[in-house]
Amino acid sequence: MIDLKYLQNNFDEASNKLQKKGVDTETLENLQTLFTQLKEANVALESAKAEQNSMSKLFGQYMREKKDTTELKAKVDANKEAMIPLQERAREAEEALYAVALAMPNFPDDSVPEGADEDDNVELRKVLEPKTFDFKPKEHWELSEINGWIDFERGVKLAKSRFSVLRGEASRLERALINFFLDTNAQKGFIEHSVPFINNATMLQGTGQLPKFEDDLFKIEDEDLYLIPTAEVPLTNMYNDEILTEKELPVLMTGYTPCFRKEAGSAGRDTRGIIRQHQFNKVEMVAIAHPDKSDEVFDMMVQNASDILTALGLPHRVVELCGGDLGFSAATTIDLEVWLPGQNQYREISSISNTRDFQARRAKIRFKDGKKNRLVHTLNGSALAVGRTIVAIMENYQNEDGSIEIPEVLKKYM
RNA sequence: CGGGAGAUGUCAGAGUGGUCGAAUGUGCCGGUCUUGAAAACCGGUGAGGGUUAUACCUCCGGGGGUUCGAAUCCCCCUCUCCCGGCCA
Repeated sequence: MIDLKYLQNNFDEASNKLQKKGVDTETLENLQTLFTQLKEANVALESAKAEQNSMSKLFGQYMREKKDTTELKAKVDANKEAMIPLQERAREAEEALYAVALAMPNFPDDSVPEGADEDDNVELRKVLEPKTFDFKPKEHWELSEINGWIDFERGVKLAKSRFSVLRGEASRLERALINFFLDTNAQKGFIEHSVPFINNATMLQGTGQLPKFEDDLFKIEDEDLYLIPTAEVPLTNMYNDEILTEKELPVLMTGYTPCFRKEAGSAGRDTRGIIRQHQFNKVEMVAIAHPDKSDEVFDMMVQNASDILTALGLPHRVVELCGGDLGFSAATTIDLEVWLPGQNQYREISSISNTRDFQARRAKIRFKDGKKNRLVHTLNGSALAVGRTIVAIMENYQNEDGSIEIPEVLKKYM
């Protein structure tokens, strides 16, 4: 959630920032009004409560002194009656405010480039040259057919469309990649975690998936539980409603989980192959950082993900997202896009974001800064998406006959 | 899933209708003493909102109720522990 006090005191500045994310001034003015209304409603209610409390105290005193309470009782009853509409008003004001505030995206950093969509993203650098093939490289689903790696039909039979089954070497490759990623992250100081794949609504709200993106989630029937769309949710919320000590920071976590997404709204996109599935595996990095040091942590995370791709010999580029392409919770995001020779294009394989204090405010994650509590910064990033790495290895390591080499660093894992 | 017990501050643990945001111990921070440390002694020490700062409001697992007044009484839920069932 954005800082409503900041919005109130620096409205024009805040409005300019959010324009990058496509939020119009009117919506923000509404939010500001709702905030003011809540404060007014609370002031009225609280002073009525204060009066009620002091009269109740007096009541106790009268009882002890055996004084007559009839008159006081009448006053206190009247005040109680008068409080009912004030309570109602405050409750409504709060509800109205949070309905809007929780749906408001994070402020992008000032450094984020202007732009409407992914075409306006800025390429920062390329790492490794794509190798040239002396034959026409195939797409991964063609290679899958030759090698019997991915069973699309039976995945659909078992669940529904956009589910698949990995078989034999492909499944072993997946397992090897997960281990390779976790080990590499651990070497950089990320502590491995094995977390629940189902989280409750409070946690999903903490990281920003709820209430706005409920349609993208698989919900457990009759329970307050959802399949996680990313390990960012359980890992970040490890510290939900907690106060850390300064010396605990930064907390660096990594974990492997499957991720479940309804992919609502992406009908017709990437229907072929395993680029976009309802269930996919991912190894995630999450950092809980001191607000003054989150930029360093961010750079380290980007570098780590890039190094993993380099170690696998996968050409990729580093891209800074423009305002219009930034996710809901992110203040700044860098994507790593891996080269896919079969598709002849770069495709996202990792996305690393600094959400600043946006998630921390929602999830109430703070640390002791001297005497005061201060919101931490939370960061997350893939290192890496497993399914897409398999695709990248298939396409980059293919031979003319359709056979696939295994990258050197993975051999000890297989 | 069935039976029993419980949920209070860092932790342990009092508190069963008002003077309780909460005894006491412990931990932590600061001080005195000491060459230094320990011990002893003194002081401080939960969170959120609000205020220039005070006032003031809220929080004793969560939600609702009774009452002028609830940590304390009533109802529902969640969680934890013990016993049994089932089970990787």
